[in-house]
Amino acid sequence: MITQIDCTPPQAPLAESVTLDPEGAAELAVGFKALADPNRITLLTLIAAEETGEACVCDLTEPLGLGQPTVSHHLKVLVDAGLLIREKRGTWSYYSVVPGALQDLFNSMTERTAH
Amino acid sequence: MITQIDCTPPQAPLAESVTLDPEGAAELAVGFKALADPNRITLLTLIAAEETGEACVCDLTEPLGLGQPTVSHHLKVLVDAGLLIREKRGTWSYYSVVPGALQDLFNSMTERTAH
DNA sequence: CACATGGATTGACATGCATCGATGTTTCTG
DNA sequence: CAGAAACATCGATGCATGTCAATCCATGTG
Repeated sequence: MITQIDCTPPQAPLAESVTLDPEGAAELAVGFKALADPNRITLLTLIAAEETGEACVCDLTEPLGLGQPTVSHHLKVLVDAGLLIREKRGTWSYYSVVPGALQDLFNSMTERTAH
Repeated sequence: MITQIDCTPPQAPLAESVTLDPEGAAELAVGFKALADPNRITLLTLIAAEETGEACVCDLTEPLGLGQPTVSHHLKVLVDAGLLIREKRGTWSYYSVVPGALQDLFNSMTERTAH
């Protein structure tokens, strides 16, 4: 078995191409689209406020005033965006915030608009 | 003339209320909704990349491959979100990035998720 | 004044999305 | 094994949104 980890990007991106990069823009838009909903923002703050750092769906439906399927849907959007991770233990699904995900997203955007 | 500047908030918000604040969450969502589109992200980067710091609509339609009304619409969304300002000089409308707007948005979100 | 140009607005259309009720799936318990 | 509980998924529905063509408005120019 050969374990090969390539840490160097295959090609250094040109600084010019940052301003007009459809792929990168689309990728950023996916992240911001996940944040473009008041209930999902509240979900992130609720989970982050937990002492254990995680919360199950049943803890989140009541403070949001939404049905369980809707909350489950929003959580899936946040997971797909890489902002949350889901860990299933027994009957419950525990959601927790991915440590640097938000900062990475914000930094990528700030990089593009700086200069 | 009496110039009165009140720097103290009328009421110190409770730290608890940050986790479940529908108004604040909605306000943040408006900002992120403006960023939840690849073309609007590209618009921000294009304007930020201008040496003069501003650009008119006619400069932006071609690199985006969109019609003038569509670009005008996206720019309005960004202006309404407080991320851009419009200054009309003669026949042209010049758009420029509001200096600290992005950082303020990101900081407000980071504040809420940093328990 | 007549015309051209840059841009905003309107209306129409298609797509996307938030929400809910109903149902399926998994896991625990008696 | 039967039932309950927690959660995910599906289908439907109503509303929001991205896009364009057409039009209107403002400004500069002959």
